[in-house]
Amino acid sequence: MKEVRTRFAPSPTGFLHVGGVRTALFAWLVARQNNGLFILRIEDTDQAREVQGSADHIQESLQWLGLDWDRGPGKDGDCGPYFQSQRLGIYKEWAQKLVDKGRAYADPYTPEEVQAFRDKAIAEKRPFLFRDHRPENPPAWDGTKPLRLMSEPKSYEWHDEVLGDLKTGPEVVDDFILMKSDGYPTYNFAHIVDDHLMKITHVIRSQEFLASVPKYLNLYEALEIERPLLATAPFVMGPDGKKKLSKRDGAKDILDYGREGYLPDALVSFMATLGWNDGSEQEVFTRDELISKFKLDRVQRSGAHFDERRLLWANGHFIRALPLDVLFAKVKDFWPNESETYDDNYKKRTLGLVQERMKYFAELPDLTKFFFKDLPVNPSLWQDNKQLKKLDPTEVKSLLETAKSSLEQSDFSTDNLKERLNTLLASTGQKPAVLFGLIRIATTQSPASPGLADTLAVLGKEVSLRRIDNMLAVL
RNA sequence: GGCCCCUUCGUCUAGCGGUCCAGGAUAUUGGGUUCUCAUCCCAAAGAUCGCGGGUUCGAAUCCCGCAGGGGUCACCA
Repeated sequence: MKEVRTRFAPSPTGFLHVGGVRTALFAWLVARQNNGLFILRIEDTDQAREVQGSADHIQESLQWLGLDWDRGPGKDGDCGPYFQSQRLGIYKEWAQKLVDKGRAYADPYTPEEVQAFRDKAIAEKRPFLFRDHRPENPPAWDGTKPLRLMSEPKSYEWHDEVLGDLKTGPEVVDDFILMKSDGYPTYNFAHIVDDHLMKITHVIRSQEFLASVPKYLNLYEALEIERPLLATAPFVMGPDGKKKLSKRDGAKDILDYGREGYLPDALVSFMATLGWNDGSEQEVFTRDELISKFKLDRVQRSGAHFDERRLLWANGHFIRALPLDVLFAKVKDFWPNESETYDDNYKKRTLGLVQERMKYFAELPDLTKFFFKDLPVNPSLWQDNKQLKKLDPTEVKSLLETAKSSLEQSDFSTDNLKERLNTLLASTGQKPAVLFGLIRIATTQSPASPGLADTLAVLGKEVSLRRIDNMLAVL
């Protein structure tokens, strides 16, 4: 059987966002599940739009997600180089083949003249076709004029791995530009040549290219090369709009998710299920599950809105599933500054308490800050508390003093603390909401914390009692 | 405007002629887990399956129209 090869072919015009990365993920999954090759090719044929550093940025993004490539920058092999700007000779050679066969010709018009043709077509509400203006005696192609395909308009029927059987009439096949006047190929030409030379078996790309497929089919024939399987991924759409996700309306750099403490596995599972499912009720997938279960023909045909709340849920799910030691290693850059003086064991204990509360790592400082420093006493915490505001200040004070004297006798093990808190509940006759709420506020100066006994056990006797005293001082 | 793609709860989706007066997840709301937040569990609410015709004993599912949305018609990818 033929070796499966897929590719991701971004142009280095900026960062990668969820929309683009999902297409890469689909291609990567197809390669991995077939023990094939995943190739990264940088399509830098537009010098004007190229953004410095973005090729590196794109590679970093894929690496962070764990979408490793077998051929591409830094991974030589049988079909490099992998920057199109380093393959100009190849395109020229293939272009010349078409010229020699009479299947390509130099475009003699100025851009202004072509634009005039186009304007006329638009004014007449017709689609613009360059082949209506094919010159009778085109000049020889010397590389300074655009080179166009001499198309052979005809109807096409083809199969798309996602969309099924498709067909169009000859009206969409046109003499598109193969080589620009700056000597660079167009995407339309370069990707066909490269996919062929790199032996790509599955071309997986997003919807905006669908309308161009008949042109590509025409070019495959002109070049006399076999066409690969074609698959069209639907758009990932913005959260509210009807348009595809774009940098303009706030799509985030995929690396920002890393910076905020999202897990690559969560992103991968989430992106895969944005437009794909295995037909079961499974909502979350490991990487290996995706590799074995992913099928192009189960990819959704319609676009899917990108809802970050669902990603948030998925990320929390993956965080909770992590063994504590693994999670601990992953959050090492997210601790609050005050934690520096604390040892790993202490940090690990606090992490264990907030693990199920954390949706992404950037929340860690907020969730844990009171474990590392005394927060200023904040009267509004008990004055505005639903339960505690019913008590008058002297009651609050005496209740806290009672609690303190009991806790003073505790060894601050979780078990002992639980026992004492229960005893206090009975002896004071207070509801847990009142008593526990008060002790929580005194010891954390925060409206919310992990379970009280657990929290006190981690804080320890000295810190807990000190904080209670701090609060008593202002009551 | 031509051509092409799409259309099930707010969102992601299951569904491929009967078991669907449409299932799951998320989000929302309520309840439970001795307290808060979270987790977990339970429950509620939420889709006249874009609309109209057909075919059929029976249609979200098949056929035909229509509408709406999107893409494309670049020396951008």
